Amino acid sequence: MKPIADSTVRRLSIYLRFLEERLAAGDETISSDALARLGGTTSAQVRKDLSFFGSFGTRGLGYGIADLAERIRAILGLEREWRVAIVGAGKIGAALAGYPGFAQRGFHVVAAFDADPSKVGKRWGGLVVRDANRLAADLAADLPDIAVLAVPAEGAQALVDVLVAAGVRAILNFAPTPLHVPAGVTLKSVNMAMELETLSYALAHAGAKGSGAGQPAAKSRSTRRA
Amino acid sequence: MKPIADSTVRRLSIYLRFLEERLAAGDETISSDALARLGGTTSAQVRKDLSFFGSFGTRGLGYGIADLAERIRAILGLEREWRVAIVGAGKIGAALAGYPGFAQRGFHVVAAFDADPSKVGKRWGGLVVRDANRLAADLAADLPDIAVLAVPAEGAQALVDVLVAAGVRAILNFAPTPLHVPAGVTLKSVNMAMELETLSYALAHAGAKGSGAGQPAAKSRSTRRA
DNA sequence: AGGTGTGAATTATTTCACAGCG
DNA sequence: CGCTGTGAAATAATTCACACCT
Repeated sequence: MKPIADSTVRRLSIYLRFLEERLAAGDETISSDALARLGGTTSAQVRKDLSFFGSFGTRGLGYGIADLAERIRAILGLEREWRVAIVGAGKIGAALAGYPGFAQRGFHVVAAFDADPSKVGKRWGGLVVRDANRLAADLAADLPDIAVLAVPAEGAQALVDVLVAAGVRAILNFAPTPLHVPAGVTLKSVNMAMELETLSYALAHAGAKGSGAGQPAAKSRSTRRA
Repeated sequence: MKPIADSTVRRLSIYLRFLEERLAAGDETISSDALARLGGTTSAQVRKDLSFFGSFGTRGLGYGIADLAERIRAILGLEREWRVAIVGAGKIGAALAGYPGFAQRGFHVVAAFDADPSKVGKRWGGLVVRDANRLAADLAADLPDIAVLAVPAEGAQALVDVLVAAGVRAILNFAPTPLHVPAGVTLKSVNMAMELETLSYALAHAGAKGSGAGQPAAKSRSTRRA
């Protein structure tokens, strides 16, 4: 596999969600058009996305839902469980640890760390918050596949460096700062303040937008994702 | 202003964060190259992004930090306060309500709602969680600029419809489902499970080209959103 | 020299449109 | 027929490269 766009992978994730939904509803097959409508894209986009990985449909019929879901799960690497460590046991870390969407998809939270002594030792469901000072040692003993970083911006890069040195290959970052990782490590960042700022931008520029030019409705304002 | 890409707006948000940091550090000016390095892009990208809105720099010198920050704040609509209502008082809603990054940028949480009677009436810092059944009425009495939706996927679209009918023009969605809004309403979705799935994809395909690059955040591996 | 602003070139992503198969 | 799979065309986003200012 060589050059799959990030946007394509994100859409596969959306398709999978809908396939599971339709499967639960008892449907057997689905067309690219139906899938597109559910996911907020176009049928051509759906077919193109899938075509990067193979031919999973039947002409004239559509896609077998169970089969396609299985294929996408394989593509996304969701057939196995991934072990996740959460670094930062504040509110965001706690919310993530309890997020049902993670467990549903096979992401298993196996450890939590925090530098704040008042948080260390607290129980979180089945696990105990550990001291972030021990991060390197604990990771060495038991390396997770993925680390979720939910700490303030200030110490974030230093923690990333520790994670990377320990051998973590994938990091999901919630700290509001750009971070740097070496090649071979995948970093994905989510910044909620930035999302709000794009809304602020849209609100501030409302009205200047599509009035005059009669914008194509499909394109207009809504950003769908999932 | 017509056709500014979403990616450009997101980067402005990043630049702003660094400008404020450098300003606090006492710097007066900064070059597109330095800003790019901090933000994980290229200098050409920085200049291009800014050029959509005007010429803010001085040739041979760079950008005045205070001035550029002010310009970007104006572009993003951050000169005023935005009133935010949080719908869904679960862990994610609570984490968002307390997120310092929101208040820092002028996003003021003015109300919280939940349908669960056991949550209604709880105090959250200064505010009290209200009954989601009264959402329409309460919004009619006091309309926020932005709604943050932190509820399960199931009821999400119905709530969006209520929000839109009440006149909310911008929604930040954390429910793991695509939502539809009419033209004129801006919807932005964040899906944390999906972010983890792109990491899963990267891990599953590690070794093949495209797993590691890390540094030019905008490009190869790391996606900055924050 | 040093660094911005920007058209032109390049690269990435989406959409079209249609051949081909069940 | 209906609907997939996919090259080719169209758009969008990024990078180049250089004229031009200080």
